[in-house]
Amino acid sequence: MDEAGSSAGGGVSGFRPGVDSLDEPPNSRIFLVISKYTPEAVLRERFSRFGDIQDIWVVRDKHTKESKGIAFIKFARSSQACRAMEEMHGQCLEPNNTKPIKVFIAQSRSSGSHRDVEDEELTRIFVMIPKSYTEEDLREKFKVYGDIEYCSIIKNKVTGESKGLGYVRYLKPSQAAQAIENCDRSFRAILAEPKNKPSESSEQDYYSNMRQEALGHEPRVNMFPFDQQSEFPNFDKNENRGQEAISKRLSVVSRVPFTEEQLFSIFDIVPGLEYCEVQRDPYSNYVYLVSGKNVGYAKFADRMSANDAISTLHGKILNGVRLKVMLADSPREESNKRQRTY
DNA sequence: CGACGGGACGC
DNA sequence: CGACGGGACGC
Repeated sequence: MDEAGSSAGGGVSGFRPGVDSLDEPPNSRIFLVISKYTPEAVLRERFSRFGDIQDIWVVRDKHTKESKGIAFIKFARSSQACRAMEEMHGQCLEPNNTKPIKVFIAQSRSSGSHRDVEDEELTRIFVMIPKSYTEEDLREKFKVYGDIEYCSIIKNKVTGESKGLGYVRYLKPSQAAQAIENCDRSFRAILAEPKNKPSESSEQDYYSNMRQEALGHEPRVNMFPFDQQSEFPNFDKNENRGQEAISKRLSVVSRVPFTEEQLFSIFDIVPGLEYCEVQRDPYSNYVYLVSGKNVGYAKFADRMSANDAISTLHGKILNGVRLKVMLADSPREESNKRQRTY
């Protein structure tokens, strides 16, 4: 990993080029939580298929040389690192080891932060476009790089005219990375800053507070809440600020009724599940009928886990029929279906 | 003379 | 819970 470091000259305040190049290009390094007994050779064997590995580093205790069960792998490209994360998070590396590994995009070394980088920060790109572009034009240009959740264009609020700037949200980090890597340079595509950006300097407190709110609240004992009919049909919109929020909720549709317990038992195998719920018929144990369908919801900690659940469970048989598992609250779901004629 | 560089979201 | 080595440096 030296080809990138030499030219940049290290403009950032007081950091040696060798250190900065660890994260060049941005988001090309992954952080892994693994078994203390997994050797580097196994990592190389399992991760080389995602791209050009520039460095593998198993972190060890300085004195005892024992692995601390964490590792970093540096890829040449961000899209390679993202694909490795998407494919390998939650997998087991060795047959005799039952603990699934964790894989995240590594925080840049100069950031000093150790919070997990979330999909929200990795799936939306910011582009410069001709003023004549509509959202549909933008979608057409960028759909070749992956599944688009939505497109938006910044417009003058009074005249409605485009300011020549747009956003594209993809379903997966690797898709946003591929768009940035491969789209025409005139788009000047970069990752978009999250909308409600923390002040970035004293971020430690901010994020730990957010995590408390997201995870805290005790283990969701209301896993099977039998008193929620009152809220029907307004499923709690907890964190859906319009279409800007990233969907972490899945909808599950079946021709045949299923219980919340059944829903939980099949979704529980996917790491990151926060809770399941069904829209319940107050007088039976089975789900409420909505437009002739039986509907449940499963909420995940992040989009990566939600995507895992889709690929693992969509089409799986429950009570003798195939389940349809898709993102819930996705405003694009309808038009997506229209465009793909099947 | 003659064409580069810029860039942030209605809570 | 789970976060940062090694190597060697041209002005």
